[in-house]
Amino acid sequence: MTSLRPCGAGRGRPRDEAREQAILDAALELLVEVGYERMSMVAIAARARASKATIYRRWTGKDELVVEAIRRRGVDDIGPTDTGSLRGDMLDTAHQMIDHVSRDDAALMAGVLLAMRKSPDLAATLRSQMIEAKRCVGELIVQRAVARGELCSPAAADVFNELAPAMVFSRLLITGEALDDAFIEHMVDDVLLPLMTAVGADSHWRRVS
Amino acid sequence: MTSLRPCGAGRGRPRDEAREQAILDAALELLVEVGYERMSMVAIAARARASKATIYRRWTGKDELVVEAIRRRGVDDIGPTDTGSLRGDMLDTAHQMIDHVSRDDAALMAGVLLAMRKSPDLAATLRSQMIEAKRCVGELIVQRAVARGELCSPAAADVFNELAPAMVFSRLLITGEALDDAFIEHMVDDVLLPLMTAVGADSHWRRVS
DNA sequence: TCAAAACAGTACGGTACTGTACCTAAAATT
DNA sequence: AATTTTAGGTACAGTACCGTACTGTTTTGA
Repeated sequence: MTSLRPCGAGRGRPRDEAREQAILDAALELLVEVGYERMSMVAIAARARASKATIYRRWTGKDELVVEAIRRRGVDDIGPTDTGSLRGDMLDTAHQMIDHVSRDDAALMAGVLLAMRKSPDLAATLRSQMIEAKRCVGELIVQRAVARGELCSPAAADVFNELAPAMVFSRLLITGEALDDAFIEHMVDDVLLPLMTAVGADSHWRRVS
Repeated sequence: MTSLRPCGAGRGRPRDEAREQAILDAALELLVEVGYERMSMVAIAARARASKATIYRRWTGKDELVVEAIRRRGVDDIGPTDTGSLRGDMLDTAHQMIDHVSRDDAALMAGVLLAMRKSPDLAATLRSQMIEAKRCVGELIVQRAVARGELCSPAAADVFNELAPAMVFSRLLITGEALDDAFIEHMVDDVLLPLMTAVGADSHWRRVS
């Protein structure tokens, strides 16, 4: 998918992999800083100390470049530390989510949300990177809690995976409220824990997942 | 705030209020369709059947025009019908929220989310229009439920006002999942009702509100 | 040694938008 | 009637960007 490699067996000077990475890095930085629309190819080239020709030799345009930049960004691996309790694990995970999300993803999301509405390719890549890749986190936390003997609703992992990102993104993108400790405790104690440790009323969780 | 009115007492031809409204309408339509960045003044003028001069006579630039367009858009008044039960009221309200939100607000949000990060003026206007204006809805629903004798946590209104928009926007903007009946029932039965009818664990709700 | 490809740099035409400046017509006040 | 301001329409310079096409220069394989 790195695209546009000529079929030739490698006659002349080979492509410099470092240039490719520099361009992708520059694209990602600019995407975060100014957003998809305002990001220009000249700016990417300048930041990567590359020429436009070097960019267009690899990708056909901005869309393709951005998709690959996001795709290769690598998943933000959140490794929730085992704190000894479900509540502690969730507080820790929430902290990690927020630390990571505020650094990059918020601006990135805002920058490409509009582009997502036009380019399904970009939307799919971004969603897979940011959402699905994080689904394992909820499962891990719940698994530990069950092993510990803490009471957990069978849909507890789904509760976490659906509500935690929703609440964080809502604050971050929409209301603009602070993502401080008070919010994290509020989220964990008033929303997540009550739902995850409840026994009944989880009829739809499996269906909707 | 309609701006730029000349101080003169009304000597020559008066401004046509209808032109102003046409321009604001056109701006809002285009904002929804193509987003803030891609929306051009020429396009606004063309759609409003106005000349650019007529626009620049009233507003200094795109920013000011968009802020006023959103400000004057009027609040989307959701009037939750009294269905006889808290659950029914919430299902109905959620339906109304989604009907209204998918028509305009999602694209509008996506269109201006990035601009919000640059223009605090725009951000404040938009937030006040879309979020704070809807806060009375939760209060009304809970008020009715209490009057009916249905058990409600003291923070029930806050639960509704925080979680319902967060879950809807998350689906709409981030995950892109369907906002169908299954989702609404899931939200009401698995999240909102359990939290709103619970008795304890609402320590933070008042603080954070 | 020589051809081939990649490289940074740059120039180019084409396109699109911005904000201003005009034009003529229309609508109001004095 | 004369004046003033709005109105739609259009032309204009200035700017920015895109994607291509050219410079030499460098790095490889044949």
